[in-house]
Amino acid sequence: MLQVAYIKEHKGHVIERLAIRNFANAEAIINQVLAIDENRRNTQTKLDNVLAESNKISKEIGMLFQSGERQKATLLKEKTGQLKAQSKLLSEELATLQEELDDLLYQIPNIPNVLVPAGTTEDDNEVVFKEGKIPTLHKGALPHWELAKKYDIIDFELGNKITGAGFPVYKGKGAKLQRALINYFLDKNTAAGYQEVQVPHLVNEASGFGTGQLPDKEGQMYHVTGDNLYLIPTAEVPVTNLYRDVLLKESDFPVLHTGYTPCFRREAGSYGAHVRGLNRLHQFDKVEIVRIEHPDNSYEALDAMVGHVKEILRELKLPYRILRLCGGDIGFTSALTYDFEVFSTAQDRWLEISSVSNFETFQANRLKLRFKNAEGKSELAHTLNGSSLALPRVLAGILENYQTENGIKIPEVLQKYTGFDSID
RNA sequence: GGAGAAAUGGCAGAGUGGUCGAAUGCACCGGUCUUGAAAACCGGCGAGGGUCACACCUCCGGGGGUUCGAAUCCCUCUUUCUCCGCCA
Repeated sequence: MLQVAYIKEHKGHVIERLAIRNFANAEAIINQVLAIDENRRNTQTKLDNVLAESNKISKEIGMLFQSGERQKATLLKEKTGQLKAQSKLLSEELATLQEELDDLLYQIPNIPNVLVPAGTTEDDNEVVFKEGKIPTLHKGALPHWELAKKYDIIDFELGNKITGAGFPVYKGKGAKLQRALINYFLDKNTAAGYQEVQVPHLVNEASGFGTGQLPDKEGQMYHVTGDNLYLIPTAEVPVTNLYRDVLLKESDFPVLHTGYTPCFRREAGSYGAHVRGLNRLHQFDKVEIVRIEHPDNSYEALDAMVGHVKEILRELKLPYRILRLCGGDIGFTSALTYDFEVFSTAQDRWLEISSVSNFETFQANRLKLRFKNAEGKSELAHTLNGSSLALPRVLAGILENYQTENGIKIPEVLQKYTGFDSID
């Protein structure tokens, strides 16, 4: 959520930048925000004055009672009725205005960073980096869902029986390989200074609100109605919310966390080859990195996160590329996002395996995540997060790129985690 | 799940209807003293709104109510603790 004060001071810039996102009616909404905010402040001032007056009278009554002048006090009491009615009216008005203001602010996405390219679809994303050799596969190489069946390491049918489509069952070396990846990722992240955390997989409304999934995107989350909780779509939600309503000291920066969680996504509406196998699931595992940074350092931090994910993919020897998401594809809450895609050789397409973003103060504003700056004033911190990494597609990438006629090789860095060097 | 107790500033902890945004201690920041440090002493020290700055307003777990006036009384929700039950 953007700050009204910021919108007020940088109105032109905000409208101009939001155009990059093809955000309709930006100017109209911004004007409306500013108008309501002014109204809100005026109403607040009026209310404050009424309250000040009645506070004053109350104190006088108190003093009169203490000095035994009961009659005078009773007289004064009568004066307060009108003030009460006024303050009730004004505070109702204020609450309505605040609600209207919030409703508008929830609709406004984050302001894209200057690096964000214009564009409308994923085709307009900018490829900023590419690395790794795309292997030449043997004749008759298979897509991962066929390999999964051939070597009996992932069972999609069983998952259908137990739950439904999009909930695979990993078996034997498939399960081991996945666990190995989780441990490897966590170890890499920990070595890079990210403190490991284990967090709840169900969150309350306030948490969903803090990171921006609520109020508008509840459709992407599974809702446990009996207890009004949501299954997390990503570890970002519980991990970032660890810092909801927190006032940090400058010396607390940087805050670095990593966590492994399953992720649950409803993702209605997709079908076909693009959702085959592990390409898109309702439940998948992911290791996440989260940072909370001083505003001056957040872009440096973003680069560091990108560098970190690069290193992991390099070690896994997977061909990948990095995209800078365009205005039409970048997430609602993000100011700048880099997507990592691994090349799925057997499917001949790129699969998104990581998304690294700087949210600047957009989440912090909702989270009330602040720090005391050098002048001793409270200032919103910057939040960032990234996947390092999303498991299923990394798994798909490994299965497909490492397949041979005699089986699937295990990337060297993983062998000490799996305890085997091939699946056959 | 049942019964009882509790929730106050970074922490501990007073405050049960009136100049209480809140005593006191610790922590923290600044100063005096000291070669330096510690100790001692002096001063400062919650958050949000509002203002050029003041004033002023709001906040004592959340929400609602009683009252001229609520940290204090009432209702409700949440959380924590103790006892019982159940359980990995």
